Formats: sequence, structure tokens, C-alpha cells
Amino acid sequence: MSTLPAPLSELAWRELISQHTEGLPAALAAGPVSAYVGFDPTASSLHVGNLVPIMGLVHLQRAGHRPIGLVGGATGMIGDPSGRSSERNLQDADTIHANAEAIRGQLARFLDFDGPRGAKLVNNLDWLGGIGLIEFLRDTGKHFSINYMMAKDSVKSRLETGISYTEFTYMLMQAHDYLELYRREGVTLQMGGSDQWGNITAGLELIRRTVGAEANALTFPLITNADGTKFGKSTGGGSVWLDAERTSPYAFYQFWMGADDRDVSRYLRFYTLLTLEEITALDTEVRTAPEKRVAQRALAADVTARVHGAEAARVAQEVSALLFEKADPNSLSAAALDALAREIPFADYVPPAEGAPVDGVDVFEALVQLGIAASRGAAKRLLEQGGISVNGVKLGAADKIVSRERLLRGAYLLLRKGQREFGLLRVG
RNA sequence: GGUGGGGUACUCAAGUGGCCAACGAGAUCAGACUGUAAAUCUGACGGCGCAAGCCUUCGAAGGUUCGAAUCCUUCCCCCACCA
Repeated sequence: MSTLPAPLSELAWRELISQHTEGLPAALAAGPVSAYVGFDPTASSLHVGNLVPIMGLVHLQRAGHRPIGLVGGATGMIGDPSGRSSERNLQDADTIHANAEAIRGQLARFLDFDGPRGAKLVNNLDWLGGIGLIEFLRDTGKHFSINYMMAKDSVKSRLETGISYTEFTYMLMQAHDYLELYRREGVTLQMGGSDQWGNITAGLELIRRTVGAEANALTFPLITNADGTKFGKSTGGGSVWLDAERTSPYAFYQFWMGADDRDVSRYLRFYTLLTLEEITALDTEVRTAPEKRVAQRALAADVTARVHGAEAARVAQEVSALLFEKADPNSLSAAALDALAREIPFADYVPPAEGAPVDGVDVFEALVQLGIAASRGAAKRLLEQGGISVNGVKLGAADKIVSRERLLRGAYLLLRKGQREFGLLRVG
């Protein structure tokens, strides 16, 4: 392991390497290398599933190499068949353009843009956008046989269910990107998820045939959860986004806090820059005092700080402590409630329009307004099952109205669904 | 182009005239137990509704019937074999 050049040794102990080309260690040992990772602008934000490739770029830069983030403004218009069982729906150009810009901004937060090894962000629309079909077919298409393309897993796995000519061509565009970056920026390494191996090696092939140079590839493993579920889903089912508007820093922090004991050590390796010694110490904590969740706290604090900043991470920690460790919500200060309102689902209570006016808060209405329940019917089922608490006290099936005396600071109600979903209601 | 099989709820998958909002499994949500973990057990699980009930769903559109996811017609899509 000590013979591997940086950052391979680092990536190796973190178990972040799925496979790489034979020549990669020598290339990295020979001097600074420029490497790129591509991101598809399929949404207006990156999500936690993109963190591994991002950290790949971070490790690369820390090891003295030069990272380049590529946003697929052009390839995003086509759709990568890799890892997909069915054809994608095409998104319109305006959406993709807006997404590409948003993702660019997010990537910028992780990298250092100063100095000779400063990072660079590019968009392949800049060179692919202006290419004509004939030019593309003559310069790029001519170098690939159909046989070669059909042998790729991304294509082979789709032969039965069908793949459009459009998606079939995707790998050529990605190969073209690699060649373009080789020429423009001297890029000799492309990294990506393990499902990208086929696309990346197509690029190696193109570079070899057109300029006769050897470039390299490295892929990251697919991240899995110990319980077999897909990594990156929040409680509630949605993706965990890096955009604070889509996933609040508090919810983001909670996502990591909830990591399974069996996963937390791997996640510390994947998603933080903590050293092997620090992680080993945390492993011991998990073994000896799992209930303290020291490792989960370290993971959540570290990743939240990198994505949302130190201040947001601190607030998320405070809010979590408030919600999960403070026994009595009645002791919350007005300032604390204000802070809470910005971090967890919040709503100004609106009494139901119909029915007899009551002196108090209609629990079903409150749950619906906070987005905790989808409908009054769903809210009722939750209440009947004992899944709702107000100010830390569980409600019974008959507690459909909460009296005004229970308002915190005369104006707030802290509602909780299950163990960990909260909402704050302000009653005027 | 021919022949055969198939398209059911988030996913897989039963159901071949009324007992069907539709068996079962998974996923999801909640409860118990816990440590904001896992495993296990229990309940919920198309939508709306405090309830009665109403509305929408079984690829699409028509039709037969008191009544259809189930029968008929046309159309769309998928799979297998043949050409």
C-alpha cells in the first residue's frame, strides 16, 4: 500500500477504488496530473449520491493534482444509458442549461481554485454544442466499431428492452469529451462511478487512436446501505440534496445522524477527510458505546460543514440537540423557537374554514399545514396509531383539539410524528 | 410479416362476470422493544372524509350486461419463437 502514489494510497484505505487502469500509479507518481469527473445536469441540484466523485476530486487536489469538474450541458441533452434499465425522458434545453449552472455553483464549494493546481469547471456544451453531425461522425464515430459499442455493458443490458440510437451514441460523446479535455487541459485521468467504466474506456480508446497517447481511468464503488436499501434516501423517501432549499441543513445533518452502525465507519471513510487514526478511534466508540452515536455525530457534523458551511452545521447540531435531547419543550426560549422555525417545517396556523369554530388548534389541520400528513384522513390514521406528539407529549386517539393553554410562549406548538419528524406551528 | 404469450396499485405478483379498492410479497409510514441503530412483533397502506359514504384505478377507446379487472371489437406497447 505504501508503494502507491497519492492520492491512490488514500483512496485505497478509504475503499474508494473500484478499478483503475494499469498505468495510473506510474502516471500519478510521475508528476501532477489533471483529472476530470463529469456530472449530469438532470436536476437543479446534486445529491448525496454525487458526493463520492466529488470527494474523489477533493482527494486528488489535496494530493497535488489538478481537478476539473465537467457539467454535462450537452451530454445531459442525450441521456446516459449506463446503469439504467429504460430510456430516459429528454429534458428541454432551458431546464438543462439552468441545471448545469446550478450544479456548477455547487461544485465550486468543494474545490480550491487558486494556484497552479487550481480547480477548473467546464461545460461540454461549450465544445459539443457547436459540432455538426457530419463532423462528429467523421472525427469521432469513425474510430468506433459497432461491435465495440455493443459489447459495453451499458448497451448490452439494454438490447432486450430496447435502446434508442440517441442513447447508444452517448458513449461517443463522453469519449469525445475526454479527448477534448486532453487537448485543451492536458487531462490524462477520468474518474467516475463504477457504471462509468465503459464510457471512460471508450475515451481512452479514442485518445489512443487519434493522438496515440495513453490516458487513464479510475472508478469508484457503488455505495450501498447495510440493510440493503438504496443509499441516499431520506426518511420520507426523497433524495437527500445538497441544495439547502431542497434539503434543509438540519434534515441533511439528520440524514447522516441516522446512519446504521454497520455503515458509519465506511461513510466516515467515504465522505469525510478524517484520518485513518481518527476513524479507527470512532470505530472503537461504535463498538463499545454505540448508544452515544459518537461516530454518527462526527460524520454528520463533518459532512454538513463541508456542504453547508460551519455555521449551518453548528445550527443543525443545536437544533438536533434541542429536539432530541431536551426533555421539556416548554423551556425553549423565544430565540430558540425562532431558530427552530427556520430549520424544521414551519407554518402559520390557519383554522379550518368549515365546521364549528373551536377554541384551540385542530390537530389534523395542523399536521396537513405542516406537510407532516398528506391529508386529514392520513392525519387521523397517524393520531389513531399513537404517532403524534405535541410539545413532547403523546396524543391519544381522541385528542383532536389542542387547547391554547399548551402553546409554547403563548404562540407555538411543536408537533412530532413518529420518532424523528418534527414541525413547528405558530398560532396567531 | 406470421404464430403464441403478456400489459393489474410505488415495485413484484394473484385474480378470468357480482363475495374486488382488488390475494400475497417487498417498499413505505406508525406502534411496541431500543440507542435518533439493527433485528423482531403489531397495525396502516388508491384519493377525499372525524363518520356514513363519495370519487378514481386493473395498457387506450368503444361495446355486451342489471352488473366487467374479468366477455366482445378496434387500437397502442412489450416478450418469445418463426420468417
